[in-house]
Amino acid sequence: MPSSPSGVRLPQQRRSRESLERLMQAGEALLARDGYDGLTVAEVSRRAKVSVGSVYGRFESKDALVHAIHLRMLTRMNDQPTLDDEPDLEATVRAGVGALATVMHRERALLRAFMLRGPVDPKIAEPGSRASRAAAEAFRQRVLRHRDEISHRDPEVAADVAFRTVYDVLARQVMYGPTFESARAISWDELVEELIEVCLAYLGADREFSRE
Amino acid sequence: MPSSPSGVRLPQQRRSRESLERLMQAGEALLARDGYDGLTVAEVSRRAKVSVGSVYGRFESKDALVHAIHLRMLTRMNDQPTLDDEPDLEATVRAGVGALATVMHRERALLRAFMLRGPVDPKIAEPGSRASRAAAEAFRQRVLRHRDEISHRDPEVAADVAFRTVYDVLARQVMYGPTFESARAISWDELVEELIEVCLAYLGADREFSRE
Amino acid sequence: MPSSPSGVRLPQQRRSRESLERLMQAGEALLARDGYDGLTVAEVSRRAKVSVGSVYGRFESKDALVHAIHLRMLTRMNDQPTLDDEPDLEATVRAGVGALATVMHRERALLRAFMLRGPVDPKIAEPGSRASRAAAEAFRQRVLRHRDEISHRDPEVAADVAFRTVYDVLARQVMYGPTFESARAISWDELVEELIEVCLAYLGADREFSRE
Amino acid sequence: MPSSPSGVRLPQQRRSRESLERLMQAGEALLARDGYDGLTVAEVSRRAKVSVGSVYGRFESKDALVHAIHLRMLTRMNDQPTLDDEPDLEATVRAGVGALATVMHRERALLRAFMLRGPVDPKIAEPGSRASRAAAEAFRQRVLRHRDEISHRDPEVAADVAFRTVYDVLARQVMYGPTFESARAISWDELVEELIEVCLAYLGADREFSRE
DNA sequence: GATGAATGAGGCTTCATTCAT
DNA sequence: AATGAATGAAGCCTCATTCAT
Repeated sequence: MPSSPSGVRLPQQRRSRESLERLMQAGEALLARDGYDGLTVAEVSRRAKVSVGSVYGRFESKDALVHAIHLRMLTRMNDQPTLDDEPDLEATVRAGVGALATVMHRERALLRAFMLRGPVDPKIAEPGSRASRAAAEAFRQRVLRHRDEISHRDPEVAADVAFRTVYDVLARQVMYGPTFESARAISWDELVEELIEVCLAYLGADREFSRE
Repeated sequence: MPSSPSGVRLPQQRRSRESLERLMQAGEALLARDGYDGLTVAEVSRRAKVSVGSVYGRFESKDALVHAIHLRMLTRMNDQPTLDDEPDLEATVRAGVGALATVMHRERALLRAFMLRGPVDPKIAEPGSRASRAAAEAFRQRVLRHRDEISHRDPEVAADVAFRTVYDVLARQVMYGPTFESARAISWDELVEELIEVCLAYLGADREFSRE
Repeated sequence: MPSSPSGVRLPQQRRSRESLERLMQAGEALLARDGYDGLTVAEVSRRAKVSVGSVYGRFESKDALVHAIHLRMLTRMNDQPTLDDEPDLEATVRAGVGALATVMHRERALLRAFMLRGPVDPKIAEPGSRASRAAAEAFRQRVLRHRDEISHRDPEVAADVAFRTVYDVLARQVMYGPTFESARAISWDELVEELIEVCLAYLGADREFSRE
Repeated sequence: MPSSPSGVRLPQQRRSRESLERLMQAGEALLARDGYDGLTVAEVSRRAKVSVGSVYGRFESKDALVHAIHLRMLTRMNDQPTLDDEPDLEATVRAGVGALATVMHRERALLRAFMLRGPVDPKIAEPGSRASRAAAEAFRQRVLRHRDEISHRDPEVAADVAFRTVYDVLARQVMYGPTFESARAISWDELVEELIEVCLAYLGADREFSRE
């Protein structure tokens, strides 16, 4: 009866793996549509066509299921080819922001549920934070390879704030949609483009030529 | 029994007004400390020394109470002297960001609860959004008065994105604290300062002199 | 909202007191008939004609209800006139054993449930033990007033063992009935009479005359 | 599938016998430590390294397993050399009480679980009672061989009550430990000695010489 | 036969809302 | 109007037993 510290019991047999998969799918669907409170064990069990008891055969608790879905999402989000080294700051920022945006957009429905749950459940907040910090660190390092293009007084701070800015704006979009804080509609892609602009301007790249 | 569309029944007597005030205070305290799920009608009634029945005499439902508290917070946040016209873009941005930051910081505990609730409850999201949009519009207008200092290709877009950036980063801090997305600690004031920097750089102010 | 450390919320109003009484009665009936496991909150609520929620309005938990019933039973058992001083050892033993037997017999149905629950629930065991120890001490003191009639080498030990013997045999009868350990039927009264005999003989009273 | 009325399916193969043995051991350990409610089929199966399905291959139900363990314990308790005839009443009582005490003390952990279960489950109570009655009868017969030493008005009753007394006091110790009904600590051996004393005094042996 | 995943009835508890006083 | 007791739907979880492999 293998029981990992994460509260998930790993299945041995094919049928098991399939119903485990159905459970996680059903859980994801409910989380994406109705958020944490919308995921009830009874409803997951119904949708996955798996008895309540079986849910508890797989997961120690409702929260263990939620955490498992969370970790799987984080894994998916991390599961992308490492970026090549980029020739200059602009390319670096463009690649970094683009990658982050793509991933967050893809997972936006689930991400939303977890971002709302994080402040209540440390078991959600912690790995989420860790993943984000790792991304922040990676971004910082790549950006600082072009330190000579940065005119900000403190490049370390600038790289950090630049990442936060991008992350926070995208996260906010994910949670509240595009017209919450401002009535002016802005598409996801457009926003991403502007965030790149924001970063570059802030970091201090000399890009007069690209303006008009 | 008079019942406004907002779900609040307006009190006539002094005693009534006082107990309504106590209810809102108690509700605020609970929301600030424990979030939406931590506010139970029983606990509010206990703290406010008002019977459960009377809570329902004042408010149609638990949510009506929460909405009333929300509106009051929004009112408080809006209740600040209109900014004078500022001489240049930097002063404008500085004043705008500063004002927003001050207000959000002051109300951070409550704000957090409502920001987490908004995505679930449209009755929270809508007035919150409206207030934010008003702030966005005000910021835009003030900034665009110095349109000549803006080098961004599309000043309208730039002003909007600048506002979003500031708002979203601050909102995220309020919700998750300073070290969620990046391990590097950054103080609120420092962050505000950098956000001003971000805006100015992005809008395109020619501020080479202030850098080194 | 008064909540005593015992987990009972004391009622203020008449209707409340009545339904609290119905709850305890229903609980007693279930405990007496079906033991601890037979008392379910749903069934108590049904019998007492009180909603499930109301049960929890009175008692913190199912166990708090059980503990309240227990304490009430202990109180009832203790609620008897203090014995007068008796002229000799025989009268003392007779009075003490008789009183204990009467009370245990009266409460036998409930007592049985609690005796079976004690080893599992310290909150039952502790007050039960305390009550029994008090009875033991009282018996000991009364008996030792006639120390000169005791021929046992150590009267303190003898008084203690005498009490245990009476208590344990009666308790066993209460729990298992009269024909568990021996097939020979023996009535409660007969048994009590013999227990008195046992005590007197063991303590060492010189009672040859009463034999044949 | 052969199924005896006792609910046990007798194993044919060696491997089967071994796993059945492991089941009973595991069950005993759980009963001894956690009582009836602490024995879950899942836990027994885990400890015995036998699948849940196989448990049901051997036993009709959880209770059938418990009953089998019970019967085995009773067998073990009975599995002692018949006592020789003793020369006098004192020796007889001493031998009888001693033997009973030894056996009960040896099995005290399991005995406790079954004694708590008996009042709920007749399938436990009945064989337990039968065993006890047999012991009572044996004790009675041996004691009555020394009827001339008994001064009690009715030796049959006296022998019966003496046995009950010993059995009940020891049983109570097994179930609740030495300090439940009286705060005065008394060791098992000391208690046994006193019980012998109690019996002899009650039966009426003329033992003045042994007192002081 | 053996395995262990699957089943689902049944237990406890919470809390927004209603209602008798 | 005010009080707070009463209501009951709904949620989580356990575990004896069954069943597909």
